[in-house]
Amino acid sequence: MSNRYASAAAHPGPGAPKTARGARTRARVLKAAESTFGAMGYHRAGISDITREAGVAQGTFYNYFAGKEEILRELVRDMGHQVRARLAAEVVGARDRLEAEEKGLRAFLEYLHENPYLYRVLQEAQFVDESIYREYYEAFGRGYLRMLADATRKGEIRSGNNEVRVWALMGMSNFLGLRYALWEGDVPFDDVVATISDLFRHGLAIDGQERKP
Amino acid sequence: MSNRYASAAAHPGPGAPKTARGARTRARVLKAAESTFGAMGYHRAGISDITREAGVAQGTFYNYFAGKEEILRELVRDMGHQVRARLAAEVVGARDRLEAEEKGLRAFLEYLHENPYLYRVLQEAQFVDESIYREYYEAFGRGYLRMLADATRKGEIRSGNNEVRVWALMGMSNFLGLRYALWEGDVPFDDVVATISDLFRHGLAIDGQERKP
DNA sequence: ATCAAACGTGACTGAGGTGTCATATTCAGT
DNA sequence: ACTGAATATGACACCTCAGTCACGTTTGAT
Repeated sequence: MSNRYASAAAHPGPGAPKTARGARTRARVLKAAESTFGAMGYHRAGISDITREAGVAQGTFYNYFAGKEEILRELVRDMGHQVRARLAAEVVGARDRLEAEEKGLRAFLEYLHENPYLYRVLQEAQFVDESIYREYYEAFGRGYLRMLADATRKGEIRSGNNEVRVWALMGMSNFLGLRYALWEGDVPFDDVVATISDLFRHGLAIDGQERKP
Repeated sequence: MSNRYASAAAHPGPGAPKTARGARTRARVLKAAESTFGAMGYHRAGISDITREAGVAQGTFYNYFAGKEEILRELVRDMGHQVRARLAAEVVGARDRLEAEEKGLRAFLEYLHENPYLYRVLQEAQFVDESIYREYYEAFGRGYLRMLADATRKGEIRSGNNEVRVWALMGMSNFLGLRYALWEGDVPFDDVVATISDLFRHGLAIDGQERKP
């Protein structure tokens, strides 16, 4: 597909577009919503900001979306697909789970750096409608969990509560992304990835010490 | 102190209170803001919701705070002190860094479970004024970094980029807290802590394997 | 007891922004 | 070319809410 927003036409709004022109317009509005929400934030952004950015009249907005909240929902879904597809693509060819984690973390940092709006839109969505946000991370987590389970079966990683691990890993990526991909680029992604890779390979402890030696 | 909001009187508003009554009122408004923001969210909450909750008139609000944003700032500062104090207290007596991490994570999960408003207020603050949010995590991170540096010096943990580690650890706690302390209690904190402890002691890899054996 | 400063009140207003609607234009099938 | 459906328009009605203000009440120092 030539336009990453085109698939959105599949989700019915107050009236799903029925002509090519309609689909184009809807896509333009959705794209404008991404940059407007991303730049101004969901609450500061008005519908008129979105439609101005899209180059359409205010009324047009309501031909395709029930309101501000619905377009946000649409956007989060769309962005979720994007990230997952990107990460999945970057991770193929990894020889084991640990290498996949490295590649995945680096890809995530790069993606966030290129698409800084993702973070803002997603995190703000959390307080507009929690279910959008949960849906995103639960979808993400399900895929992640499958991979960890595979790796456990193959003996690539220690056995343990993989669900808890998934949430820990997502949290790590999230904060590292915020700090090093969005806020300040004072540490190269390679260093970040190397540090986390070391954590995965050896833990924090000196040589796997136990509490009671 | 008998009232956890009393210290807030130290921060000057449009007019810092000059009588005991004024200090009490200001504290009541700040407390009401916490529960109102926590329950309704920053944007949905109106000043009138806060003052109603506090049992004062709308005008009273502006005797102590310049506006909605300023009271949020105050609140985040106050809450930051609370958490750090609590975690510091829970962690004393740990025999090494790894034990401290365990105690700290458990304490954080418990704190979040008892004070669910912290999460919401803090995360929403991020999009109202990013500097409030950065200030919180940077303060938190500075303390954390000191402890990791100490632990490195004592030979309790592997050497590595402790700053990156700090952000990774904060991210983990944040997401684990959201998932297991706020959303669903389907996994006991003990299991969460044990899983993360295992990660710190041994990593994810089977027995510290290297990529090229 | 007195008084000036501090505090408390709540109705009001003005800005900002969502969603509507009557009307105009474009599309696509015949 | 013709025509009904789909789409686009933008002015406007309506509402929410932050912040103000003039006036009444309480405090605490002398």
